[in-house]
Amino acid sequence: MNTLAEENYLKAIYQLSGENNTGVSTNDIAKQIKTKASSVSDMLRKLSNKRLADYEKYKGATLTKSGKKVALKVIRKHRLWELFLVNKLDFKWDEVHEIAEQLEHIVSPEMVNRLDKFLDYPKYDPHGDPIPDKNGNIRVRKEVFLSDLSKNQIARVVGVKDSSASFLQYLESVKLLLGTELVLLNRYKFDNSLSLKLGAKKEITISNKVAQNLYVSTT
Amino acid sequence: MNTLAEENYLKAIYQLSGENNTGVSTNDIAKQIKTKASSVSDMLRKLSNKRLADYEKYKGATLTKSGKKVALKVIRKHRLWELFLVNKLDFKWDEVHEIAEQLEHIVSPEMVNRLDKFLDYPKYDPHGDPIPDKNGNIRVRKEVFLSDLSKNQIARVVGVKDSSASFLQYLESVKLLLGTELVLLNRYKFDNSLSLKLGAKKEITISNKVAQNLYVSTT
DNA sequence: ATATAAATTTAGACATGTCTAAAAATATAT
DNA sequence: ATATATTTTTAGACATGTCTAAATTTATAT
Ligand SMILES: [Mn+2]
Ligand SMILES: [Mn+2]
Ligand SMILES: [Mn+2]
Ligand SMILES: [Mn+2]
Repeated sequence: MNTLAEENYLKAIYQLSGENNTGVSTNDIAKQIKTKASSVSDMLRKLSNKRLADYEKYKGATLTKSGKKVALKVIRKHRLWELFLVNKLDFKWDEVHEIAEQLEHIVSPEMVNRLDKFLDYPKYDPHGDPIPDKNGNIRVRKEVFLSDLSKNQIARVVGVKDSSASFLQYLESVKLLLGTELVLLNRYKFDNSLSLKLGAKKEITISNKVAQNLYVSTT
Repeated sequence: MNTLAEENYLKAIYQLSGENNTGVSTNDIAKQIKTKASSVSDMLRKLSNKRLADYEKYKGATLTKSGKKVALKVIRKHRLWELFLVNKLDFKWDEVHEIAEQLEHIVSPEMVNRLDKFLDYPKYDPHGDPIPDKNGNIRVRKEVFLSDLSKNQIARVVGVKDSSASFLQYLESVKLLLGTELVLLNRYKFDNSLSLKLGAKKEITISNKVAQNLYVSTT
């Protein structure tokens, strides 16, 4: 079995390297986990010894097959629990991450699958992130950002890149939520801010930073 | 905040000393937690320093007010989660303890209260144990055991003392479940085994050890 | 190519919690 | 009252994971 710390490192590596499994640096992991680079070096040696990561000194790390499997299990649990908290316990989407950070380490494969069933085999978590299935298969989202749209293009918000509480609360307040249909009305050269039409009539202007953190699907 | 280990020790002390808060010995705690007496000594010193337990060397320990509060919070979570697992995820009552042993350490007072609401403010867990309310109030059960009944007395099963999987599975197989109405037909002098009538017609014989581990209410 | 900067690793310390073996205190028996 | 057994504590080791400071390697700039 893996310790809580190991699971957190594996998850961080997966989140930094994605499905293509590109190498990630010690420093990037340290930032992601909010720890020191020296701690990361120590842990990478351990993960390498346990064949959960491939690691050579000074050359970054990638997950092995079994490391990726562990990471995806943790992510599956995290996202299922977040959805449980939102759908069943009526939490808001900006309130669940820290709790899920704890729940993701509960060990009981049977419970996870029953939770999955209880939630009706959901495909996405409250932030639009795909939930890996019990075999660790995950739908990769083509990463189209709102900032990538061209003028007059129509799109629908399908996910957030930054899922910090402050960003989620901002989205809440301007009603730029998952599922929202929008049209890119204009892009202002000066600061790359964007004006949008939301739904039938609402018009808002958002910063480029906001647009860079929203995944959209262009149907 | 308290560590997972601290919470487990506080819970153990509470479970050994009960509501009257009698002193508990190092050895008893060690047995309860399945650890060594030397580890218990270490931890009792720590709990004492944190004012969670009163402890003098060689004289056993009791919980302080704040230690008891922590213990009851952990127990509340344990029992709510067990009920969730049984009522919502369709686990059987003999399958949930180990999972709840992990879930009881998740920190989020808001989540606990929402879980409580989601389960409709239940009073008892799947084993008949009372669930402390959000203020830490717990209904103490008068401890009447099936083995205490006299001949022809009528009673209803309301709880189990031993809630090991093997005992629960035995009860399942003889249909001696929570809520079962019964009459004590006979007590055999030889080994103190008991014959019972369950419900309208079923008759079974149980050992005294079984009877000593079943709480009943005599209405 | 060499100097400087940035990233990474190592060394050593610390915190938490566990264990075994030995010492000390308490309980029990004659 | 004294010997013996039991319980409890202490001492020292180990495992995990974190940190700071120093050393080393790699990247960047001139
Ligand atoms: Mn999250
Ligand atoms: Mn985590
Ligand atoms: Mn239990
Ligand atoms: Mn526990």
